[in-house]
Amino acid sequence: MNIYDVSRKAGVSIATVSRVLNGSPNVSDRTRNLVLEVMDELGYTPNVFARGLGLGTIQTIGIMCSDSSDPYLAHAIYYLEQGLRGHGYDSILCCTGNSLENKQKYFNLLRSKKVDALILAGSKFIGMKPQDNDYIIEAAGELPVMLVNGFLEGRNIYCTLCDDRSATHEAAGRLISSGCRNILYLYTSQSYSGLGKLHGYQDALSGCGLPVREDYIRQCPKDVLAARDLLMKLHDSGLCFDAVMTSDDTLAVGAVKYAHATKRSIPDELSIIGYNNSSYAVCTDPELTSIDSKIEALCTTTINTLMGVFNGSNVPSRTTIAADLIKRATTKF
Amino acid sequence: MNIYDVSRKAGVSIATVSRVLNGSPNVSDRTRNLVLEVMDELGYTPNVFARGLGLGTIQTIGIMCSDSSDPYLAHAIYYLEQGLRGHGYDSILCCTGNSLENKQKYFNLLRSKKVDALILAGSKFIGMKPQDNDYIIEAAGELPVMLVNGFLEGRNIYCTLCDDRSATHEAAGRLISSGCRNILYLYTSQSYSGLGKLHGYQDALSGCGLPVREDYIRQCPKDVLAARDLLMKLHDSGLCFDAVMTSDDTLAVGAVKYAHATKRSIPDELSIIGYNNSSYAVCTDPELTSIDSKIEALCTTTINTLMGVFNGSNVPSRTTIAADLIKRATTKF
DNA sequence: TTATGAATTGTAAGCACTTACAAGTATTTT
DNA sequence: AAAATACTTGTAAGTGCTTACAATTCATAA
Repeated sequence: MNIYDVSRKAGVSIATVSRVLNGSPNVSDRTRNLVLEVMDELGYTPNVFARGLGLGTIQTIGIMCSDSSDPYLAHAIYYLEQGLRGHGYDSILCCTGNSLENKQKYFNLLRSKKVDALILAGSKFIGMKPQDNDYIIEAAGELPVMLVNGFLEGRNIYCTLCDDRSATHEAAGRLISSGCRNILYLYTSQSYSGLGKLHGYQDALSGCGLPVREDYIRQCPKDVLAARDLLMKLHDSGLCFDAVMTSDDTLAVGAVKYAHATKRSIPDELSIIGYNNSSYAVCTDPELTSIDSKIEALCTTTINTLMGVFNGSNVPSRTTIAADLIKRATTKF
Repeated sequence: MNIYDVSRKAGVSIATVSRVLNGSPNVSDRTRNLVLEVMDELGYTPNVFARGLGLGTIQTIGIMCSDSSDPYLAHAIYYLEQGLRGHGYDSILCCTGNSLENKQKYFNLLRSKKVDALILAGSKFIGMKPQDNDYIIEAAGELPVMLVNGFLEGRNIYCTLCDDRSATHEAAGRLISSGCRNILYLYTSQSYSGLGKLHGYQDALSGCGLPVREDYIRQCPKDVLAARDLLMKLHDSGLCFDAVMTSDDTLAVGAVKYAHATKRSIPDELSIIGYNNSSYAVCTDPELTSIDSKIEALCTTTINTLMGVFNGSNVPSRTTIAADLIKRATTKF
């Protein structure tokens, strides 16, 4: 079943069939309808490969992420996939882990599949060492590269970012206003967005004349129990803190567990603020105050920008979206 | 840059280049190496579309799931994607929601992309009404269909299942042995695996001579707060229960919150068992006893079976994997 | 050395589509 | 009614690869 079958049955040439397939205006309504009918009757579907060969590309976008099972990225993938499909694009997903080698390998793979653009989801995608990002710059030489919650400057690179820095700035400010003086900051990784969050926290402290102490800023694996244990250790070591801010809800859940274990009351003795406003936020008692990083908005904006790029609109290479502070019960405000 | 460039530079015919591309044995080592070198020098990557046109297919598998942001499915997708890639296959992901219309539409889309097989992830994929599954039977007429944690009989349909029934049977039995007599069962949906879980629970009760009471079996949206609220309502209505089993950890977290809200102690006054042993399980205090449904094993088995189908091995159309009861702190045993 | 078969390589015909260009038809203008 | 123009349609040449079959080369046995 191919284009010839349709053309034969409709009594037209394959060129005409191809034209209606591609929505060309150079077909009379009569023939168009005729061909459409025949296609329907025959249940004809054009062969993607032949189409791709002829057109040099097919409507698909490559999505790369470090780990699709991470809740944050899982949501991103969901919104991206749905959004792209809404615009008539398919997506190919590649999970790279954090290995640079994989990233390059999968980039080549996607390139060989002639994807029309690359979407890199998650701040983990941008390495801290500039040379780790060379492959992205290189990729951008061939096709548009969209970063979801990551930042990198370069031609043909478009970033959609959450204003993490303002968000943690505001959140920390609220903690301070509500009486907290020793705010611990826990983060999972040194990504671009991770740094932004940290800076916001630091901004707030120095803005209020509080000292920014290195031992109040701690890295921790993205794991509930690891966070709890780290806090227990800090507690035992005599460090005083009356609030914990985290770069991820996972760590904040660990903080709640720490408070339970040490019988510190939340929020009276310990305030806690998470990040991402994920489904973890309502799992704890009391429920987590958390910063909503607007993943859905990030994804839809990314896709809109991409569509803009495709049809030659003048789109900004960088869009920032404001985060929301979702107040629940682990803070006094 | 195409196969002609390579053939010209290597001084061989395009057929020879194609042969080394496809690992044909009918090439002398000398020429093979020569061609390989030239390819490398030129940075040549074969055109997927031309390849697909010639071969009629390309190494890709269609994955369908209802919602890739669901943690359980997100993990499934991760393991499937990684596993397939390990066997040299790409995947195309389609999230269908629960609309039958979407399922059919996306099936057609995947078919038009000439995928080599279809993997349907999640028990939600199998409708309770037989006619809702017709499209799967139809799909299986054209290509192998793999069900991950779903069951449907039919030619060319292969199921990998978790033995949910035995798992809940054992778990409920443990609860009974530990003194529970009024075990509530909360489930999210009436899927095949959902029914299996429920039956295991019922098996255990009747096996121990306990009555199976309809009002102890409740459906609840997959949502922490909805579960908590349902339990509060049941509590207020005077229903007595000393244990809660759920078809998903989400609901079990809600049960923990219910216990906190009503100051019932866990596990002394209330035992709780979740399902899936997800990351939620360690979020609560105390941590959830949960049934591990072995999603990774399910996925790798699915892929191994599929590879078996591809190379004509005699593979079972149904594989069952035993679940694990992970004991934590919400049960007395 | 020559015949024989095996191993290697090349030629050319697909695969199913797109599209530039040519050709044909309908419509408008003069 | 003829000429000019616009609209439709068809022809045929790509697009880059695979592979059956033919041709060539090579190694082995007679």
